[in-house]
Amino acid sequence: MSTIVADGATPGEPARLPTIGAAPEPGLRLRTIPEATVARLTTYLRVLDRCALVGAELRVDGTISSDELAALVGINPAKLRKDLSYLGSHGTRGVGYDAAALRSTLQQALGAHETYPVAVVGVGHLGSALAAYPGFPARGFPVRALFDTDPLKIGRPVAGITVSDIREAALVCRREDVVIGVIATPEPAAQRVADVLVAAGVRSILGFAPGQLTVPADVEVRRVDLALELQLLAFHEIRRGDVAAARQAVP
Amino acid sequence: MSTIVADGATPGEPARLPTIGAAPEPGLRLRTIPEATVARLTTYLRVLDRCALVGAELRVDGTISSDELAALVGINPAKLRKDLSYLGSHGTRGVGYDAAALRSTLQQALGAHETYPVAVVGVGHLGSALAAYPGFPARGFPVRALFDTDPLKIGRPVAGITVSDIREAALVCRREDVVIGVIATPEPAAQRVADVLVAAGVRSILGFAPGQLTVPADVEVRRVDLALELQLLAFHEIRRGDVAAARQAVP
DNA sequence: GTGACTTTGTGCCCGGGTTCACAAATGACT
DNA sequence: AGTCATTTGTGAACCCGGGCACAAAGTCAC
Ligand SMILES: NC(=O)c1ccc[n+]([C@@H]2O[C@H](COP(=O)([O-])OP(=O)(O)OC[C@H]3O[C@@H](n4cnc5c(N)ncnc54)[C@H](O)[C@@H]3O)[C@@H](O)[C@H]2O)c1
Ligand SMILES: NC(=O)c1ccc[n+]([C@@H]2O[C@H](COP(=O)([O-])OP(=O)(O)OC[C@H]3O[C@@H](n4cnc5c(N)ncnc54)[C@H](O)[C@@H]3O)[C@@H](O)[C@H]2O)c1
Repeated sequence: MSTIVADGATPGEPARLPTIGAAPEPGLRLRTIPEATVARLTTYLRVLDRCALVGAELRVDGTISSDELAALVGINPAKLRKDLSYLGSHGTRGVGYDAAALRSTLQQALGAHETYPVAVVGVGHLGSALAAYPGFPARGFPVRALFDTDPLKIGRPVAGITVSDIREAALVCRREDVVIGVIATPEPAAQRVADVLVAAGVRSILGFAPGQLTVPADVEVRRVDLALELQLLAFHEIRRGDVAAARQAVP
Repeated sequence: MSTIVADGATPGEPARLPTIGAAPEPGLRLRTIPEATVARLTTYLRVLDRCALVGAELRVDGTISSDELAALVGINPAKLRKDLSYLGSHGTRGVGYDAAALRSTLQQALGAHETYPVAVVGVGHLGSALAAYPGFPARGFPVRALFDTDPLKIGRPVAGITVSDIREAALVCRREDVVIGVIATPEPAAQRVADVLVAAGVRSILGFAPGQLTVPADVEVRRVDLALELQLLAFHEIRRGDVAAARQAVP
């Protein structure tokens, strides 16, 4: 089985959602939407959701122009139109987009009408916070299973969900239709947990532990490295200092 | 005052660490390191740290080749060399890099020898987890201040730090030399908190609340949007399903 | 010292993402 | 009906990061 290593890249990954398998298979042509575009599409949908909820911010006839929507999400209007064009033409020239129709299109394209059951492994500080976060189920990601190895935690309820033994992962994941696995264990356990999740049929993993994860090629891994985020901010801080020093040195 | 909007981009941001100010200022030439490179540099440093700690995995003469280091971090050797070349030439052709010297160079370049005091605003589920995370101080990011508006939390210790009233942010941040602010409040409060942090002199912000933040141009904002990460995984799941369906439909 | 081997540093190309700018389409107004 | 203002959709140029491949440079063996 060929394996890939989850690249530790948080920003600037080239990934363009290639056909999952190896060869591009000449016969079937799935439209390939850049990952950056997918990310923005979700923000468009969120803004439209909020508009629909509040009722404000869109015209009486229920349309919204690319300029208006772009301003709301803080983005270039041309980029927005190009993003939307990946889904086909759904706007009316001279008018704009029908907000309700656009919302529906985005929901369809992003699969926002479905739910994706999530399992969180490692019910520590971070795992508990994730389990209790209401924003996940609100967006279609209900946490349906919690796993740990700590006997003191197994069997106890956290955020309304009983913590299961990690050894029952395969059983519980299949029973709860878990589609996405979140790894919130200490780093040394992360690889083992990933293996367990993969064996349980989970093919999408979100990892919080630093370090690499090696998984089969058909498993998608995303990593969130908070210490790295701070490091990048710190680097900016240094640069800023350098700039200030240089400014002062060369008047 | 010119303001910028923190782009909601998690992946694929073009950001190339431009000179912070407006004009590139012809006189002073700061070497511009791509953000993606900075991110990888930190992982190189981590791996070197671990090697130095364990003592293993590097040769007896204390050198390591780009191929070896690249394999350890799971990355293309050429990319690694190019990354390192941004810091100047520090390797010896025919031999490799002196591990200790490289580590020192990376520490210097990334400012890893300094500490960057952090303040966390919003001591809820997520904020408490962040405050208790030992990985932050271990990497030079001690959490020195916690802020909240909840009277039940103010004055109480969390992870050894007494929670302060957000109204004392300016005072406490200056006293504790806070350089980085982390926003872990509900979304509606995020913008106000950002304003408070900026007023307190914080110019680097890590935000967990969805939605945009508007800040002055000299303030650096990074956003972590966990729901977006799940959404991107879900999109892959859809694509996978589509591929499978298409495969089945076109035999 | 010389030759063979190893490894770095980097020029070059490629593919993807962002942006501009404009033609096409549509509705409103006369 | 015709004209004009408005807005979409997209071709094309530009920029940036990734990866290949090779010359330069240095080491080691003899
Ligand atoms: N807490 C944070 O704010 C934070 C920030 C950045 C990164 N992280 C990363 O997130 C991960 C979790 O952090 P945390 O602070 O929640 O840690 P934690 O120590 O509070 O919790 C870890 C949990 O994982 C469980 N666990 C250990 N091995 C396991 C295994 N093999 N299978 C299942 N469960 C197992 C432990 O019993 C514990 O409940 C770590 O890798 C950490 O580096 C956390
Ligand atoms: N918990 C998670 O796993 C998770 C996941 C993704 C995103 N987030 C985001 O992180 C943020 C925090 O999430 P949480 O689960 O910790 O929320 P929470 O409700 O548990 O905690 C929020 C805390 O912020 C405090 N607060 C409210 N207004 C404030 C203000 N103006 N100034 C200072 N403090 C204030 C509250 O008193 C509370 O203690 C939210 O924006 C949420 O969307 C959280």
